[in-house]
Amino acid sequence: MSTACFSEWRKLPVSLSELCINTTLRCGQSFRWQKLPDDDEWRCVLRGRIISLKQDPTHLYYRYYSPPSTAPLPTPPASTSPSRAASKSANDDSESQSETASDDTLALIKHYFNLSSELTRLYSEWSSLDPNFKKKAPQFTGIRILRQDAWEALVSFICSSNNNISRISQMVEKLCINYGPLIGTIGGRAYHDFPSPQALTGKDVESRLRGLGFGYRAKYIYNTAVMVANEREEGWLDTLRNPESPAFGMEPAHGGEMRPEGREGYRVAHEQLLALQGVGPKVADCVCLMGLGWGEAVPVDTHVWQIAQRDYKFGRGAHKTLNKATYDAVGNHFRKLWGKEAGWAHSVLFTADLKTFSERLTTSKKVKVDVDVKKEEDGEEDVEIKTTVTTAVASKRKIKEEEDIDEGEAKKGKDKVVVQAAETTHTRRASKRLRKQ
DNA sequence: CGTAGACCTCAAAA
DNA sequence: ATTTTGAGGTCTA
Repeated sequence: MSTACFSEWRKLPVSLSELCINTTLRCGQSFRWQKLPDDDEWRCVLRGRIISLKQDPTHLYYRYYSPPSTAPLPTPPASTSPSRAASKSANDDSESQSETASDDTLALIKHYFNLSSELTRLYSEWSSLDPNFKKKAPQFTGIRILRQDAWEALVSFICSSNNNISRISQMVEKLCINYGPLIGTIGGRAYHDFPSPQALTGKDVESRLRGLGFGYRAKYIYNTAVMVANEREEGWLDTLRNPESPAFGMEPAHGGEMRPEGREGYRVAHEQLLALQGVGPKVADCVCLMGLGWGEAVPVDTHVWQIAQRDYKFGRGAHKTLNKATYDAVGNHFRKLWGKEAGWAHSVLFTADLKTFSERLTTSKKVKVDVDVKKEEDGEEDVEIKTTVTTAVASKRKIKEEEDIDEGEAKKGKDKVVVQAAETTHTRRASKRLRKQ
């Protein structure tokens, strides 16, 4: 019954190397997407609208949910930037309204996934500039930086400090349920949008968040909400955006000249964010990259610091420890190496280092994988990894939400074998990093 | 100015 | 089964 309110699935031609939602939505950028247990459907509330996504090797499929009671076109409930709430003229034709919502949903998805930039071309540029990237990237294609709401990104990454992705997701969920507007209920599950800054300025917010398990971050969130809602102009966060990557519905403009430290607008945004409670350099860079569209922002967390030491010769001499100077040096190094979208490239290597995904790098020598070397037209040797579906699901073992449905790597040249959704049992202890290279 | 400790919680390791 | 560790940092002394 609940599906009666969903639109039909629409499709958009996208290859897995241009976008892999199974990786992009799980690599710690956004903490709100939910994968439905049954099929490979992902669901989230975006700008007041419940969106569902799924993907096959050639297309991204999307549909949106219209709450039965209210008007078909959901009114964006002022999640963050209530200013331009898309003042649609009141029309009575419901069919044209759903058409409008459908077009709008497509525009929303293109905006959210930054689909205007060619990821494949960026990957080959980064590969030509950096042997280490070239080595790691083939197993992690289709990883994009999302264009998230800036306020949501800010709060999410305040939650991320000294924390793990699983709990960050739980905390963000609690924020939405307790303080965000209810958008709809599907199959008994309530879908809320992310709360506005003013929704988190209540006197009891800190204590209540503590009660919900936020720990010391409760105060940061409350203080930051007060600062943004009461001590900044309306729409202040969006004024810090990269003009090339504007908020939904706005026209792009020039973003400034690139330098090793990043463009001027990025430096300004970073500095401004540091004034907020619970926002240090790393969180500020996360917000700049994923919430404000500054592609050169490189958040240096423990993972990236380890990568910098292991693969880029940091950790000695002047940059022995990760202090402020080293933090900047690491970012500058990657900006000089990868260029204006260094943060995008960083995200690929970061994901490769996540425990959830790192199996892909070592699994080739472990089990259940056919590796065959073939010549590509450009004369380079390329290792193709086919993950076979040796799932052995037989027993009663219930794989609880830890299953790892991998996309088959997009094949070119040869016929489109494309192992779709290869299932592996994913013995959790899978594989440690064996070699220090 | 740059550097140790404390800070909440929880699930995975030991 | 119970304790310890560590997880995408930041603030403060």
